[in-house]
Amino acid sequence: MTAQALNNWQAVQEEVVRRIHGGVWNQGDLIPNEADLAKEFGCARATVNRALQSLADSGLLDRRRKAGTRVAMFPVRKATLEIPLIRKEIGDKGHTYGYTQISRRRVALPSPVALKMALPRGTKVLHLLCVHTADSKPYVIEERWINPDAVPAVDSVDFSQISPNEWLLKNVPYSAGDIAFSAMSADKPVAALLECKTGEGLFVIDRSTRRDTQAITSVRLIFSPGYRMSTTLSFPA
Amino acid sequence: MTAQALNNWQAVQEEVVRRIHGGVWNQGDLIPNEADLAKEFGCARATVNRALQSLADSGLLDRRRKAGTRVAMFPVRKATLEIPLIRKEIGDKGHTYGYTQISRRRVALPSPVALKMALPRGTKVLHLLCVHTADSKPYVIEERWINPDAVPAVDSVDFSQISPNEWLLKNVPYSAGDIAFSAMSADKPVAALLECKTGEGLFVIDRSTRRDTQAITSVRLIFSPGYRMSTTLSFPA
DNA sequence: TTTTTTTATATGTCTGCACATATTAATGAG
DNA sequence: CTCATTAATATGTGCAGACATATAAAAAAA
Repeated sequence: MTAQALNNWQAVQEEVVRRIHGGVWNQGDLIPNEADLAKEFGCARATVNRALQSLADSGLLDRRRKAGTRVAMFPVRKATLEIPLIRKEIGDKGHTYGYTQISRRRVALPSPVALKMALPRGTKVLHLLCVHTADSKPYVIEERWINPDAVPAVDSVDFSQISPNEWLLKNVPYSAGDIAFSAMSADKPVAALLECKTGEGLFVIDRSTRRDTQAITSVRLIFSPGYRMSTTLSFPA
Repeated sequence: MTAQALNNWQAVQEEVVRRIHGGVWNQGDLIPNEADLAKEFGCARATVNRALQSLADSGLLDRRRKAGTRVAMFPVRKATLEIPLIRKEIGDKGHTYGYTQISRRRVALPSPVALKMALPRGTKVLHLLCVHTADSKPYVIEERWINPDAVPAVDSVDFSQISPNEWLLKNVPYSAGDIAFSAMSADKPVAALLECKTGEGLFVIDRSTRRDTQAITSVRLIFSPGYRMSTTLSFPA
C-alpha cells in the first residue's frame, strides 16, 4: 500500500518524531528541507513548517535559516509549570482556604531583595507577612515586598481581607518577572508560623515581577513540609 | 494620523496586550472575533489567529470554538524550566565536572518508586547511587532506578564511567514523563554524601520517564544546599 | 416543560503563492 | 592569503480563500 498523505501538522510531527525514534535521523543530523518534506508528505510547506516549528519549540530540533533543520544534539527537556493563585490551588485540592495577615510595615528595602527588585537599597517599600491555610493548617507563608511607586493604590488596600497574592494578580495582572525555586531549612520563626519542627526542609519560591523596567513586587513563598510542585515532561507523541 | 496597518502577528499581539493592559478589554470580557479584528487591523485573519493563539498558549486568553475569545479571568502564569544534562549545567557555570558511582545493585522495587513508575512492587530493577561534583565539591546526588525490561542494554554499561543521567539521555532520548520539585531535610547518609550538615534544607527533583506506557526510569536528584533553579516569567510584550 | 435535533458561528487548519530575512557559501578585490 | 562583497538558500511569515470542527443557541419534538 502506498503512503497516505500526511495532510495535517500533527501527523507530520508524529512522522518526524517516529523517524528520529527509529534512528532514520540521528542526533545532530540535518534533515531534509521543508519544501522536500512537503513534497514527500503530500502537503503544503506551511504545514511542515508548523510541525517543525513546534518541535523546535519543544527542544527536539534546532533550526536556523539557511543552515536548515537538525535533530538536537542534547534534546533539552522543558517542563512548563503553571503558577496558580494560592487560593485557587488550595480550593482545587478540595481544601478550605484561609488567610491571615501577620504583619504590615513600611520598611527600607534590605539588600538581597533590593538586588532582586533592581531598586536602590533602602528604598521605602511595603512589607507584608501572611499565611495561607488549607483546612486551617498552615499551607504557605507569603513574605511580600511591594514598591509603592509602581502601585500607589496599595496604601489604601486592607490586606487583612485579601491577600497581596490575590490583590496584585487582580489589580496588576500582566507583568513579566523572574522566578526561582529552592529549599531552606525551617528556622524558629518560620517553624512557628508553619507549625512544624525547626530544621524541616521547606520548598521555597522567590518571584519578582515588573512592568516594563519598573519593579512592582517581590515575594518569597515558603511552603509547609511535604509540598510538591509537579508537572509533566511531555514530548510530542 | 490614521492607524498604521498591523500586518505582522507580533504587532497584533502587542496591540491586543496593550488593550488588555489599558483596560479596553477587561478580565472575562469577550473580545471581537478574528475576522473583525483582521479587518480593523488591516491584516489577514491567519495573522490575527497566530497572535491570539500564542496569547492563549501563554495563558492570557481563553479561546473556544463558537464561544469566541475572552480575556482570562485569572491569567495563569507559566514558567518554562529547561532541564539540562547535569554535566552541561555544571560546565556552563564554569566549574569542572566530576562524577562518582557510589553503588550499583539489582533490587526489588520499593513501593513508593513502584508507584511512580507504575510497575508492580518488587519488580527487579537496577538501582544506582551516584554523586556529581562541581570543582570537586558535591553538587547533586543521583539516585536512579532503571527498568531493565525497557532498556536491556543497561546490564552491559559501566556506570562508573558515564552517569546514568547522561547515558540514558543519549541512548533512550525521547520519552515522556512526570517531574516534581520538592524539598527535604538532609539525613545522615545524604549529608555525608553532600558533605553538608544534617538537617540542611535540600532541593529535590523527582522524575519518571516512560516510552509509550512502559516505565523506563525514575530518578531522585538531591541538590547541595543553596541550589536554585530559576527562570523567567515572561509575558508577551 | 424537558429533551432532541438543527442551525449558525467562531475558531482551527490546510493550500498555494509571495516576499522577507538571516546566514552560509561563493566570488572578487586588495 | 585575507577581507569585503555578492549570490544562493532555508526558514519565517504574510495573504486570500476554503473547508473542518466544536459548540452555543435556536428550533422542533416529546
